[in-house]
Amino acid sequence: MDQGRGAVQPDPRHDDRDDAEGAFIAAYDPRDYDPIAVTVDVVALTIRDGSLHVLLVQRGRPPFEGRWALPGGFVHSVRDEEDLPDAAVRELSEETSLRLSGEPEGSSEAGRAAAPAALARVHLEQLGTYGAPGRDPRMRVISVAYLAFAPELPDPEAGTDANEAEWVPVGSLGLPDAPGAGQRPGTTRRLAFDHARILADGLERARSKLEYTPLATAFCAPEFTIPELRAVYEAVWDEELHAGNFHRKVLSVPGFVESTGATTERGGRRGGPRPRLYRAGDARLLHPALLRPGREDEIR
Amino acid sequence: MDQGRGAVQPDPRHDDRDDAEGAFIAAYDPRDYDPIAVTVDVVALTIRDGSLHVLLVQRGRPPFEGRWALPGGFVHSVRDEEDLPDAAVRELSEETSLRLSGEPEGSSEAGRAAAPAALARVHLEQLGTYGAPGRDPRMRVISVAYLAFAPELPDPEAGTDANEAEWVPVGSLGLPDAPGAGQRPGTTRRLAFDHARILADGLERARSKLEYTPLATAFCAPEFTIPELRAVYEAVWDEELHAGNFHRKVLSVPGFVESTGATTERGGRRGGPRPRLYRAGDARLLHPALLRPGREDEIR
DNA sequence: TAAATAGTGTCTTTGAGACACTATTTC
DNA sequence: GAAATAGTGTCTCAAAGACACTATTTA
Repeated sequence: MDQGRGAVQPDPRHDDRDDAEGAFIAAYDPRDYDPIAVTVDVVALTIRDGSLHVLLVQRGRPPFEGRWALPGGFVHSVRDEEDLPDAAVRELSEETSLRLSGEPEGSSEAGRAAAPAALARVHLEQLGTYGAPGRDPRMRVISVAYLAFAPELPDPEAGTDANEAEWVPVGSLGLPDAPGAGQRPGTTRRLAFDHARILADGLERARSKLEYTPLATAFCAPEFTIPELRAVYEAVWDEELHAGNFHRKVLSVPGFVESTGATTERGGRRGGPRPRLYRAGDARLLHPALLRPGREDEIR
Repeated sequence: MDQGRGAVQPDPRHDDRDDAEGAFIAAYDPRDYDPIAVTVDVVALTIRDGSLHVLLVQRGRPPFEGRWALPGGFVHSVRDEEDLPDAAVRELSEETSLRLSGEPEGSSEAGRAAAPAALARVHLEQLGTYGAPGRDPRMRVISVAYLAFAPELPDPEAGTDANEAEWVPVGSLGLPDAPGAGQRPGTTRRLAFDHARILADGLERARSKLEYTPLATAFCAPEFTIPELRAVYEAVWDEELHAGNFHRKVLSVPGFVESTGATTERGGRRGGPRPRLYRAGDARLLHPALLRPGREDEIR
């Protein structure tokens, strides 16, 4: 352990430390720690046209100029000290025209954080940190990846450092374990850095989270129908679900959804009765969980 | 996104990048990224005397001198570029006398990694990253936390920067949601930095992992009995489990354990037949899972 | 011999999934 | 009217948990 070495910029906001802080300032040696660039990258997912999309930006600068990448960038620490989830929200709005007002609420700092904004209620949680030497050709960069679930949002506009920003169907990316994997690999848009791995990890996290949390509602409007919720599960899991059993199951899980008493104005575009409207309930975990069907093989 | 700025130390190991790498070197501006110190901290868990213990070190330097903390320290990036899991293993062995030879195997970089060494087979996985401004009074420090599951190990010796290193029962720490919470809070050993939060997150992760992965076997010797495995669950969950039902359940999950055909030499110290010996099976997920009993309340 | 424990049998309840069916809406 | 969909009823099978019971070992 060498967190005990050196002192620079003692932070006046820190109010839970021992005294005798001044003593070790003299012992500070900058070579004792290695400065490393820290970035955040965001896997932002949404449902469009019934399939799962991820927000990608086309890089406007080297390295990987012209290649597509996850939105992200360096964490600010000198000019303004920002928290990691704040940096993720900032990058998400900087890179695109998406405005995500409202501050993230986080119980556990490394855990989930939700941004219940006026316009967009986006769920944000930490995905993992990627720091292998060589993952950035320029220098040692450690990237803290965040995962965002968003309801359907407008088309993004490119940010300052990106040529373009776009919602891209994840099935078109030819990822190893992606829901829509298995199509012509020639069409594959190869992502910059190790972003294909980060995206794959984010997708697996999203699929898993839908099993035991009510986060599928984060992909929906504030009021939604059970069939809309089912479409979210089908898009993320890339599985067709039995409408009747899904309906009964959702209503049987305490706190998953609560009824508004209303129905939609119109039935489905190809017929059918008008479905009822629901809001997200107060459950934080689904009990019992909604398990993905047919995973007996992926277990070994 | 500003990962497109600047270039320093282009890494020759990186073989999957665009050409025209030279062009942007001239555009490098060190002020475009903010150097941040990166540390790793390890929540190392083991079972001793039937209860869950965590490895703590007593800090030998300010800040928080004399306080207990998770083992950890700065990631090396200048003198030798090390990967994050390597840094976690190094800190774990540096801080204590524990020798963890063998290199971590990791499928997903941000995911789990196991160190199947000769002496100690330790499971290592990334827990999360903690980077709030002010969490270290000296400077901006971002800590990547790792979670380790170890079988019973010898008492550690203190490392260079620590006064002491010790396996501490987690129940004695008075954590908000710890298994052994609820005892006199005056005895609480307050941890340095935000390590109480990191430890609490690690404990919750461990409890959850035991539900749907076979990682309880990582706390056991290579050959173990079902009652020993049950003791692991009882220690981590702080719940008494029904011996008969647990036994049948473990054997019914495909790939959880496999029989060695042998039994122990002696029965329990207070009587009973000699239990059979098992090895860890080849399952990576438990299906169906072993769910913690009585969690209906923690769901909202 | 008494007490403790390993391991199995059995019953009940819950839940998942297959299937059928009715009612409602759109084209 | 035809087709599609929302929502419910019902049946079967798997699994969790409660409880009982036997066999084996230690003190």
